[in-house]
Amino acid sequence: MSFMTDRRVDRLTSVLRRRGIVLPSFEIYGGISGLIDYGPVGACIRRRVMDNWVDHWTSHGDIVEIDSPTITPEPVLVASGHVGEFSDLMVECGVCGSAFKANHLAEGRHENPDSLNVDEINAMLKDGIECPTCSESKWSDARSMDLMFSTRIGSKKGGRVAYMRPETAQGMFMLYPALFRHFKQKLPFGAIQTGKGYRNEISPRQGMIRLREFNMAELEYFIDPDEPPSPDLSVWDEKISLIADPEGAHAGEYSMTISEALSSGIVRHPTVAWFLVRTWDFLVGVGIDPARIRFRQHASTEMAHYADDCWDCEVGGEHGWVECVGIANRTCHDLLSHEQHSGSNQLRAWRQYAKPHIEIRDILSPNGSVMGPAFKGAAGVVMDALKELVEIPDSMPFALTLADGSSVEITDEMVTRRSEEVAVHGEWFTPHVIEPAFGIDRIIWHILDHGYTETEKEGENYSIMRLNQSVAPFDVAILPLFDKDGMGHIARQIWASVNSMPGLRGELDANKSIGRRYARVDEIGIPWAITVDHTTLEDGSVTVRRRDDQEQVRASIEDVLSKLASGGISTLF
RNA sequence: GCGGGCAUGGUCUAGUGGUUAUGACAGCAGGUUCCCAACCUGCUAACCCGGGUUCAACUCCCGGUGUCCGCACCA
Repeated sequence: MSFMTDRRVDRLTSVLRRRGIVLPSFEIYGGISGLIDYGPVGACIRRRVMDNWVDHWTSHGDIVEIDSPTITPEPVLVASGHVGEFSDLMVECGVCGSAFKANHLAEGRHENPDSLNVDEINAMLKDGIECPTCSESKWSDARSMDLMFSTRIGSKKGGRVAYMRPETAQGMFMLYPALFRHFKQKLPFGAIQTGKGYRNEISPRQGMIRLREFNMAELEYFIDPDEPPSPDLSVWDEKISLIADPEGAHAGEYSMTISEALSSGIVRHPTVAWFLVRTWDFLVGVGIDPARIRFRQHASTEMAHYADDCWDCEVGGEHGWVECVGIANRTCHDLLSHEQHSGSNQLRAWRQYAKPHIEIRDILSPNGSVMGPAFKGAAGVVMDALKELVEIPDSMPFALTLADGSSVEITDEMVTRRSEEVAVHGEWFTPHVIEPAFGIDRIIWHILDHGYTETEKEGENYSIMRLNQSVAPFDVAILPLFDKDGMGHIARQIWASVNSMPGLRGELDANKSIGRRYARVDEIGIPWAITVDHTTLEDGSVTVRRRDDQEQVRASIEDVLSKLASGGISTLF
């Protein structure tokens, strides 16, 4: 049995391997650290967690699902900041072992430390930079962090550099123009994407917690920062654990409702508050223990390069408190950066004023018959520059700066000064983005961790995986008490009926004693078991067994099937 | 990435320079039982990979990989 090792986490891991839930990848070739497989049972659980997640967000109505490539050309990740952030050179102190980013050490000694290459960094380190920790100066050679998997698109020589995406978020930003059109050019709206992300971790540990290839599920919610959506939070009356920014005005731990958290100023942004509580809803809905969920606000010093405000949702389990969801206000950082790097003008939204702003503008209207002959071919450029002119000079002539930086002299005869009344109906702006990013594998780990229950049964160790039906690998097990006298036949008919119901899956097990089969289905978390016995042959009734307390009731096959279909099976008890 | 421990059927493990390589549980077939891992019979199934030492290596040595513990890292 699996109760021989003395740590619960080892026994749980053993169950996961033995029952085909989560296993190390490529094991027959020795395995690769940081890569896992979901086996036949685990893949069902993963699929259902993903489906729950997609349904959770798309049910809002203003959030849609998209799907984009995992291979991402380099310029996208330059604009997002990943290439700069990820290409840092690391060095270690040979005396005390502390590790530093090389460009941080070089600050103050070089105008642009980020531009240094490996050799320059190494030379500079030998030149007497001291370790901030121990003040010695014996450095290891600098080496690149290389946290993204790089590849090439196209032939080796002519190909373009690309990386496996480190997050799915960039796909949503790339699709912003299409989303903006889809939503009739009105904020707020959101897009979700689930899929694989890749980080070439230096030293993955802790099984499913730090992976090199992992399942992500991210939502980008685009809002007008001047009118952030503020849903009514009063309908959530659960108390939520919060750990506020240790450097902020509210430093400390709290247990309060989300509306209290917002009104007290601990949560700073109404839309972020809403995502915190909706994240809480999701996690509880897939079976995470509410008592082991907490939200921790990032201190300004640990915020990601793009984030203006950030909360981690941490879940407690065998590996301590683990960040399972990051909720960040990314502001306009990504869209603005992509606009600058790509030159696209489609990454904005239109803010319609309630009333048009009437502006009286002094303008200089060009006098073509004078300017044409004066500037000849350049006349068009000059007139464009005149149109862009914001500060109208008081006196003539004046020097007008053109788009290319040169300037020309504008004389009184070339223009007519007049006042113009302009109705401005709105303005273009770059939307802000609130991003909840879910680590699905970490969440699945905690679902399994929280569900795994070790009990005793008649003096023997017994384990039950208490999964919510919404994430259980099968909804119901169908067990003929014996596979003879027609019981097996009836069981197979029930099995087929269950499997024909949308969204429902049954598992048939006719092997070995009934007690052993109950144990098997308890171990992988199947919430219900239907047993076909001798009485079934007489009156068409079966027993229904509830996993979590092993209670049993008797009901007709028709009744059980219809209650399974309607989701009301628990009303039998 | 550094230091240390570990690596034997599906799982947990015993053990040895020459063995038919333990045992338990799980699994399979049959019997038995007739609602909670019962019992009987039989069966399937393992020494992480690559070098070296040796007449002979699962065992000793070196390297790799994986895993665990500490340190570091984790945008």
